This record gives sequence, structure tokens and C-alpha cells, in this order.
Amino acid sequence: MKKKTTIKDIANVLKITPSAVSRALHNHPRISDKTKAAVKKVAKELEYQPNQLASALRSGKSKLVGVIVPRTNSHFFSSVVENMEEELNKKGYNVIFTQSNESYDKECRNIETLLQTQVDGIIASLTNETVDFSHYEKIKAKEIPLILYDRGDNDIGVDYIGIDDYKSSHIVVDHMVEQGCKRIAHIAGYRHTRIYNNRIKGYIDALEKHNLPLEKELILEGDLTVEGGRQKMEELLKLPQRPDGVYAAGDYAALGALQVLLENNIKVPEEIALVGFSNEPFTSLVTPAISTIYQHNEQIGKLVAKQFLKREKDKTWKPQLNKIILDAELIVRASSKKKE
Amino acid sequence: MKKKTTIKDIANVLKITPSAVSRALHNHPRISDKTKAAVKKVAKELEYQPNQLASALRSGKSKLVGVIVPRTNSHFFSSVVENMEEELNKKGYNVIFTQSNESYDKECRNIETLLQTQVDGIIASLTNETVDFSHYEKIKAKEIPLILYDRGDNDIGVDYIGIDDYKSSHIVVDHMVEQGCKRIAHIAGYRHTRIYNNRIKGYIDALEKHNLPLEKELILEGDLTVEGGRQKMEELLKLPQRPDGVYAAGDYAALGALQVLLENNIKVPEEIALVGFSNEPFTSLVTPAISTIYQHNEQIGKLVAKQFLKREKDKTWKPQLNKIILDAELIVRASSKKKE
DNA sequence: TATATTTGTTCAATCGTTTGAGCAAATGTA
DNA sequence: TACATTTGCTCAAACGATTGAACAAATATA
Repeated sequence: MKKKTTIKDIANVLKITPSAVSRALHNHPRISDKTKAAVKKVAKELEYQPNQLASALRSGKSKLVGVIVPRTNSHFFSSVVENMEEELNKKGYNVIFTQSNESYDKECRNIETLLQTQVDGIIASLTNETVDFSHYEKIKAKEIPLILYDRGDNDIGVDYIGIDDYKSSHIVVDHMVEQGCKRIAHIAGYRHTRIYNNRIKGYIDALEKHNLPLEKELILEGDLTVEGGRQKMEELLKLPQRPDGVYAAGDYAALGALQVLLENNIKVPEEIALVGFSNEPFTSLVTPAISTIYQHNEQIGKLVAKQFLKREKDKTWKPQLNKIILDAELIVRASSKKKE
Repeated sequence: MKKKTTIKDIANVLKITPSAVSRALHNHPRISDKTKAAVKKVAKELEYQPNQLASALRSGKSKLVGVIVPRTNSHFFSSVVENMEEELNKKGYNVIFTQSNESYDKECRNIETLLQTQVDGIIASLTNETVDFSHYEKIKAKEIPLILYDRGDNDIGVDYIGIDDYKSSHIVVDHMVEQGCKRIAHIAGYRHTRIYNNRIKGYIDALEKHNLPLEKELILEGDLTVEGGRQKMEELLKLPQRPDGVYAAGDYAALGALQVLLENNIKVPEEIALVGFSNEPFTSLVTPAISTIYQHNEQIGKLVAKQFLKREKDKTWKPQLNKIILDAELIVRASSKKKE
């Protein structure tokens, strides 16, 4: 039943006041080096652990950052979060982490609870459902930093870190053309989600750049699940003239497509080349390994954390749209290597 | 620059004291229904949000639970955490979540920071490295609930929730024998990790149960990575007499084994059946889909949360070893279906 | 009617730390 | 020597909520 030691205990031992102890521990210039040393020694002896709650209450800073993640069972998000945490921990912040599970309601509730917990800032990526952004205004009203990543680039008018989806499609198409593809199909996500729309636009413009004709029946919008990928691939195989390359806007869809191709004894990449998107771990594990777009997960995590720390420091900053867009990177694997 | 409303503000509006407001909000029996209603009305009007920090400081309860996860980029852990969070949120707890990244040092630091944040309890799964448990004694000393899951069953003498690894091996071997396997190899994890040791013991005893001879060269210990699985599988293929079934103690190793089998044009499951462990998502995605052990991720998450809530409620509880062991479930897929 | 009990509230201390103001002693400046 | 500045600390009031004790008013009991 041993009590936690407080600054008061340290003060008693040294016959000074708690205020002096507090200042000593924070290296206040008006405390003598002698006292500082003595305080720190006693603090160590008594195993003093500052009570963050008390300090948070008094100073108004909880040293907690709230993070909202759409899902954790995606490699992209979990590695983003991992790096964010690391960076923030270094600066003495802890991360409270919540999942929205792609549900708008849950996202709203997450914001509620995070604000209630008096977090010093919020880092979020929107759910696919989110089209109304009023709940984010609450955060802005509290005047704490709000940083978005991956989803929600233009929506709320704050800092945003993500990759360039439009350009990513260019990179993919450039690569496939370079490998000899002449008719590239696109298994796309739904247009109403901005990132998928950008990928579609990038795909279209890249075709034009390479003087390839745009064929409507080669763009197939759908949900990017394994099953979705299978269906779209089957449709593509039924076309009078088959494509010689397939660019899927998601890895799961790419996997579904690959399964169908292999089941039909179509050689990948010789007959049809395949590229996915996101660098989910399994892409390197299947045979043939799937080429895909790597979104710099780690770097996004770190950049988000740094942006938060920057905003947190500068009290005068007023929220405004500020995008940091990273170039994605193509990882070329067997599924798209027609040439050696 | 609008200030947050406090109970004091509500008190001023109604010309009563903050204590009355506090009690009204908590439905204290000695506050009249009239006052309660009035307080709640004003609270709503002023958009009152209780300051958790203040309440935590005074009451000594932060309503935060610290969770330590070895890694998040594993499907098992992320779904465990997801369900844990949901269950705890329901009861008004927030989750502070930290990763140890399988590093002992990081684990120690995680505990430090969690304790510093004054969490009401800690939920943890040990890293593979952890063999010294003294840092966990600190948690026990603080007399806050400590619940372990998946890793660390007997080590610390507290509540533990996990699956029965020994029995899981029996289930796997039973199934393979039933499918007609006569010589089952085991690509095992290192014995010094308890769960892997239990899987090995289960494998051995199950063979005996089925009157199958135990052949030393069919047990191959190693790290259960894709590459590790590949190597072990290659060793197995070099044996004078090949096994007709392979039970890998991890899905990644199973995948590596599968790759080698397919590269050698060995028919799976006809010539060699294959079973993995953990139900990582990719096991259902590869061809043939890999049979594996499902660890009831969701249920473990929920049970851990419930156990925490139970301990949190009962102040008189003294930590003692208390294991909840779930039976794992075999998911039979193509890779082990020799019979129809 | 006098006393006991219940009801509804106020009072004041407290959780542990931070922080502006205050003040004496030490040091610097003229 | 006299005054200004700096140094090193103390004092006391916060931060916002909770809680045991106190107390007046209302109600019940004898």
C-alpha cells in the first residue's frame, strides 16, 4: 500500500517548497544548480513519477494525441500508425488510438471521446462514408491541431499528408507501356471516392499521353475486394479482344484477378500483365508476386507526427489547407515483368 | 476564443454551488429531481463537456486502459485490439495503445509511459524476447488490474486469456490423419517460446495417440517466416522418404512451404497436405487456400476487456494466476482436403 | 408540541502540479 | 556607500471536479 511520491514529498525531504521542486525538475533558470541536482537525486531515490493528470489539468496540456484510423487490419494503416506513434513518443506525447471501422457514426463518437479526454490534437483519416464534415468543426473550434492523412485532402481545410493518386496511375501506366502493353484495363474503385476518382483520371490521361485509345469497356468500377476483382477479370476475359495488361486500383482486387487468370491458364505476365495498389503484404507472397504501388506508409506516419508537433508549437497558426503530397513508388514484381 | 464551460458556469446560471451541479450530473439521490432536470438542461445548452482530467485527478480514476501489442501488422493482434476497444468503450473507458514491436526494451518503456499516464489498468501480450518479468511487478505494485493475452500465460501470475496450443496440435493432427496422412512433418517454432513448445508437445502426443511413429527428422524448429518455411520445406523434400503432410506452426511458414511445393510440382494436398496456424488473411487468398487454425481473435479481445472490467470493479481482488483457455478451431481449406 | 429523521443543499478541503507575484539575500554598478 | 539588478527561493492561487461533513428546512414520529 505504498503511496506514490509527489513533489511535496521531495520538498519535505529537502526542506524546500513544492514550487521549487517543480521548477528544479523543469530546469527553471532561477533555480540554483545545487538545488536542481539535489532535487533530481531525491526524485530518483524516491522513484518519483510525475502525475501527468495533475500537470495536464494545471497546464491545459494532456500530452495526448488522438488518432482516428478507419481500420487497423490493413497493413497500410497499421504501419502508418506505428511510425506516427514512434515519432510522437519521442517528443513525450502518448497516442490514444481509436478505430472508426469505416463507419461515420463511429467516427463522430470517436471525436467526442477524444475531445472529452482532452487530447492536445487529433490526427485522422476519414471513413469512406464520410461526406458531412461538421463534426470536424468541433475540433477546429477547440483550437487544437487537426491533421488529416490519406483520406480527406481538401475537405476540411487543414493540414493533409497523402500520396498523389493521379500521378500514381501515370507511373503504373508508364511502366506497363514500357513493358509492351498496348491495351491496359483498369479495375477501378467507385468514382465517388476521391482517391479512386483520381486514379481513374490519372489512368485516362496517361493513356492519352502514350497515344493509346481510351476504351470505355476497359474501365470497370466496383468495390475492390477479392471477389470484386474476380468478377471484373472474368468480364474482361469475355471481351472479344482481351487486354494485355490489368491495372487494379487495389491489391485485393488484383489478387482476385490473378486467381481468375491462373484458373484460365493465362500466363502472367506474358499474356496479361498485372499491377495492384497499396503493397499489401500478400502481394509479395503469392505466385507470381504482384507488382504494386507503395504508398510510403512509414514516411506518411512520420510526416503526420511532425506536422502535428509543428502546429502544436506555433500557437499563432490558424488552420488552413496545406497539403503535403508524396510521390508513390512502383514496386515491380513478376506479375508485370514482360521484359527482362 | 470561447472558454469551455465548467460545472461552475452551470452553477452560476442556476445560482447553486458546483457541488450540487456535480451531484446532479451523477444522479446523486440527495439532489431533487427538479434541480437535476434544471442542471442537465443548462448543461446541454452550454454544451458542457466534463473535464476528464480534473475528475481523474480527484477521483484517482483516469478511465484509460493501456494496451501493449507486440505488433499491429498482424491480423490476429489487430482484430483482438479492435474488439477489446469496442468492449471497453461501451463502459466508458478509452484505450491508450502502444506497440512493443517485439522488443523487450520498448516493452519496458511502454509500461513506463502507460503508468505515467495514470492508466486504470494494463492489458498486455509479451514480446517474444521477454524472459525477465520484473517490469510487470511495477504494475502489480500499483495495484491496478493487469491482464495478459496470447503470450505470457504462466509467467506473471495474473489473469490470462489465450487458446490451447497443445490441443490445437491435436486437432490438426487428428484432421490430417483422418484425411489419410501417415507421415506428418512439423515445421515448428523455437521451443523456448512456450506456445511453440506446446504445439510441439501436442504434435508429438497426437502422433502417439494415433499410433504413428515419431520421427525426429520430421520436426524442424526455426523462425516461422516465409523464408524459414521455404528452407524447412526444402529440407523435408530432401529426405529419403518424403512426408505426406506438413503441419506448420505459423501461416507465413506454411506459405513458404507451399511455394516450394508448387515450384517442385508437388500436388497439394494430393501428394502432401498442408496446414498452417493463425488464420492470417492471405491463407484464404492463395491457391490452394491453406487450412489453418483460427484463434478466435474477436472473442479473445472481448474476453480480455471483460476480465479487466471485472477486476476493476472488485477492489478486493488480489492478483493471482487465472487462465481462460479457449479451444481453437480448425478451418479446413483446399490445402489439406485429400478426401472429398 | 417537542424531538427525530429525512431531504436538499452548501462549505471547504482535496487530488498533484504549475505559475505569477513577491521578497530577501547576493551581486553588480556608479 | 547607496542604489539597481540579479539570483534563488517562497507564497498562494489556480486548473475543474469530487466528496465528507455540516446545516437549515421540510417532514415524520411520538
